[in-house]
Amino acid sequence: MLSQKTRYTIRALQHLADRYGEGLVPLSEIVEKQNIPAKFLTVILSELGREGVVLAQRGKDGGYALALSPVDIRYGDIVRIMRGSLALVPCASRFSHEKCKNCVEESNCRLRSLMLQVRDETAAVLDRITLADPIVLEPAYGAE
Amino acid sequence: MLSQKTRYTIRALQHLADRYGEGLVPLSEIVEKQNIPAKFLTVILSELGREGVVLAQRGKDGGYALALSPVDIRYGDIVRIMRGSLALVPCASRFSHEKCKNCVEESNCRLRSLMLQVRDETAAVLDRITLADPIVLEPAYGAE
DNA sequence: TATATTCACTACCATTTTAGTAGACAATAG
DNA sequence: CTATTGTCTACTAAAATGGTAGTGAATATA
Repeated sequence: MLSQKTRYTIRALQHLADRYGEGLVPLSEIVEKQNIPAKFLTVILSELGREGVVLAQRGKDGGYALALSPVDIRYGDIVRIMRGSLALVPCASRFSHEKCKNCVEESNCRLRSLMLQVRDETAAVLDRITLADPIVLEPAYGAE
Repeated sequence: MLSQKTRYTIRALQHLADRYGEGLVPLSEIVEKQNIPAKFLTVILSELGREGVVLAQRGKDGGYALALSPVDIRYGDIVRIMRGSLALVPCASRFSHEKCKNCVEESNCRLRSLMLQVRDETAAVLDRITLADPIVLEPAYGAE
């Protein structure tokens, strides 16, 4: 599962992408429209600032904006920044590989081989789509 | 990420699948070959017993065996049993849908639409492969 | 320059989840 | 009747999660 923090991050960045080119967006607007706890969002946006994904300006009329064009921010990148990896097990990460603890020899681990496939399919989706891409909305669960 | 418990579960079931048709496999064998803490594995296997995935016999020469043919146990099923869902967010589960907390309206949530795509790709991999299928091993990380 | 506004950063905290362990009990074979 | 092997409930330590508090720093404007 993605953590709540990662979910907030993605929704906040989507919001900033929608406002891209329109100047600075204050925290309060994102908080209201995206239903994210204000203090927590400052933590998130500061972190994204340090990562170079958003830029911020303090003071009156300050706020946030994307530091890159939405077309240059892939969903996969966002997840990697927040979670470290797209993979479901540490040993199946292609960018930040780690040994799983208490596992069998890696070259002999079928779980790993399988999870590499899952990772690659996940990457195929998340690295193909950027914050600039329109996303076709699915109907809500339970809708006719 | 999959929890350590889920990883142990999958490796234990793979082990039992390899021994399918060869009678009962004692806990100690799985513990040794799969490098899983013994007590923890009893917890896991008991749970799988209650789920109807393995059957067990106590006493001398007792042990565990798959309750179903390996061909009838998909990796997706295992993950669903242990984790509840294949999805990366609660609202993107197809079998055990739940609302995400502090989210926007579901019919308007682009994160959800995207994560449904990821879930479906994940399911395409994990529900296609069963414990009976051979898995092509990937070379270990760092191998030439 | 004083003040209100807005973001930055560190530290802290409560709760939940995770990864086990302990220990008593039940079944079975010999 | 005793060794062996699984069952089950309860417990625990450590880590991760989801925040909040509070202080400080930059900026616009009156």
